[in-house]
Amino acid sequence: MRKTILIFSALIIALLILFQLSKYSYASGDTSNEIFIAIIAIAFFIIGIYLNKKSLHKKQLFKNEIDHQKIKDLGISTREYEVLMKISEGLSNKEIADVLFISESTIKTHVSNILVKLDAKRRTQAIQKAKALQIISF
Amino acid sequence: MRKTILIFSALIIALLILFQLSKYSYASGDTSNEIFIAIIAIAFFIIGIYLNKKSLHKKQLFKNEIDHQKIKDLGISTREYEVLMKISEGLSNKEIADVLFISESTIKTHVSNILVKLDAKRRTQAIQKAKALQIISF
DNA sequence: AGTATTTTGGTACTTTAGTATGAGATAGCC
DNA sequence: GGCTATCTCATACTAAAGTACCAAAATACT
Repeated sequence: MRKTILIFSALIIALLILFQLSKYSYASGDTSNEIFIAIIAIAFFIIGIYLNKKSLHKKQLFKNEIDHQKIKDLGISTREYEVLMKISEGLSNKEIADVLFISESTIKTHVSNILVKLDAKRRTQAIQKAKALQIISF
Repeated sequence: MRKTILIFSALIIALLILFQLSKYSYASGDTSNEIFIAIIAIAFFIIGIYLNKKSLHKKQLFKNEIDHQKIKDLGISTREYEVLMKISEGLSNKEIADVLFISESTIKTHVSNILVKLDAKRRTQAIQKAKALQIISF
């Protein structure tokens, strides 16, 4: 936001300077006028592309960001969220138990709780729902 | 963000108009030139934004587009691919059987073949791998 | 028309996933 | 200390998922 204001301010200043220059060149002779117009056109074209790319890039980042608030709202705990991510990576309960150094029984408990909180019947559906809710990234 | 850009654009236009008015008051000379330049600048600015948006949109589509060639390379048949998509939507074998109007046995056969072709041990891993290979979109 | 591939379906079996229930351990909060 | 939430683990069970092997159709290919 602050950056955008700065960029536009600089743009206005540049415009004013160019205006002054055009006045000088117009007084001396009007052969450089077409070149001047071309430069303005190209400059603004590039500025337009640059600004648009920046704004779209930011938008894109926002889209793929995970919604931590929603995780809290759903009552998903830290440990449950860890398990949820492992599920989305395609790991089995046993494998998740191994990487988290806890028993498979505990994983099953976590998975069951996750399924209830996400209103899913299967782990594959949990993956789908978690993605739709922007709780996990992909 | 977009609002800010619009506001500043309007500001620039207002500035240019003021410029013209001030020039009129000084001496009624040739003033249509500056207006012309301003219009060119704004026009190219808008064109720049428009073109950039188009190209980025296409890029985005390409990124999320499914790689049909890779599906063929992996030897995944049409029916198997249909099943794969249903799996990624979180459906069970029985549910997939119902929506495709075939028996659950057939679905199991398809799923087994998919797992072999994707080198996955579970359907969740198949989802993960299919995503990584850009075979399915999300 | 005849071969190749795909699609379909079955049985029998093993493995994994998920449910229900209970309960001990830990940590933060008032 | 007592309360609450989280994390942990277990048993016993049911339900799904997945494997292996087979085989009849429907399609595709040339």
